[in-house]
Amino acid sequence: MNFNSNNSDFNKTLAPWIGRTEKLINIHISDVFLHNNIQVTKEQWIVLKILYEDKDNLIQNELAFITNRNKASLTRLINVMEKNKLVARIPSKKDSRKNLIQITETGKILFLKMKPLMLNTLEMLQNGITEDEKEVFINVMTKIQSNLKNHTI
Amino acid sequence: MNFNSNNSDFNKTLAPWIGRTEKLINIHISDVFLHNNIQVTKEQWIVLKILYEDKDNLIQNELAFITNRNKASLTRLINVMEKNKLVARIPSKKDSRKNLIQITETGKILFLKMKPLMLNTLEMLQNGITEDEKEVFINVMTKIQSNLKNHTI
DNA sequence: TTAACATCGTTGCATATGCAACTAATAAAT
DNA sequence: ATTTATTAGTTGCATATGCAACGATGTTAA
Repeated sequence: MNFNSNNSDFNKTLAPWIGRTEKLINIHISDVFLHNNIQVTKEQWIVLKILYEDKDNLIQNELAFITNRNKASLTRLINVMEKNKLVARIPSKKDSRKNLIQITETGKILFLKMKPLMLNTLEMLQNGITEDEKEVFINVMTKIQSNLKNHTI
Repeated sequence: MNFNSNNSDFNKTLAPWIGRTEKLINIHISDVFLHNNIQVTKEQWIVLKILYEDKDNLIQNELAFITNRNKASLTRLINVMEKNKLVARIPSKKDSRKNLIQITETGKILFLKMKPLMLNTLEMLQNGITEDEKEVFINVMTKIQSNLKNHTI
C-alpha cells in the first residue's frame, strides 16, 4: 500500500510503510537487472533461488505454496520460465498428475550471475541500520505475519 | 520478495521480510474486501483514499507520481475505475493535454464504507507491537527508502 | 514565426496474479 | 469393485504493471 501521505487516520499504521518500501525495492531490483542485461523478473528470480539453493524438483503446488502464489499464477510463471529455458517440467513417474520443476543449466548459470547483484543490492538497502534495529524490525515483521495467520475474517 | 527460507546468504537481509509480509497483507486485504462484497482492488482503494482525503482533481501524471506508478499503468487503472463510476476524467481547460481525476459520489460512498474496514485491518496487524518497536520499524523503513533514493546504479 | 523540444496521456506488447470452472488422475468410501 | 471425493495442473476472464513508441498539445529557441 502506498499512502503514507498527509495527516490522516492512517498515519500511525505500519502497513503503508511496508507497501511503499516494497514497491521502491522492486523498482530498484528491476533496474539492477535491466542495467545488467538480465531478462529475468523478480518473481522468476525467487523461483530460481528456491530451486538452486533450497530444493530442486519441487512439485508445482509446493512451489506455489512456498512462494505464496496461486497455483494458476505459478502455472503461468513456469510457462514463461520454461519458454526461456530456465526451468523444465518433469512429469512425475509416481503420480502422473504432478510435475517436478527442475532448474536447467541455463537457469543455474543465470542464477549465479544474478546472485552477487542481489546480495549487493540487499546489502546496500541496509546501510546505516544497526543490528539492534534489524532485530526489532524482524521481530515486528514476525508479529505482523503472526497476527495475519491467527486472524479469521 | 519471498524467499526467507533456509540457511543461505540471504538469511540476514531485511528485504525478503518486506516482500513476504507485504504479500500476506495484500492477500488479507483482498479477503476483507471480498467478504464485504466490495468490488475494489487495493490499488483502486489507494487512489480513492488520495482523492478523498488528500487532494481531489489531481492530474494523471501527479497521481502516477504519488502512487509510484508508471503513467501507462495509471491510465489503465483509471480506465477501470471510470468504468466502475468511481472516478471521472475532467479535461483541463488550461491545458488540453491534461486530465483532472475526480472522485465521484459513488466513489466517496464506497470509500467511506471501506475506511473502517481498512482501519480495523491495519490496527489488527499491529497487535502486540509496542510504540518503541513501531518507532524503530518506521525508522528502519525510512533508512531503506533513503538508501534507495541516494543510490545510483 | 517557424522549427525544435518537452509534456501528457494512450496503446501495443509483455509479464504477473487471482478466482472459478474444468480435465485428468489418484485416493477414499461404501 | 464401483462410486465418490480429493488433488494437480490448466484455461477463461479480469485486473495490475512496465517499457517503448506514438499523437496531440504546449513551450522554447532561433
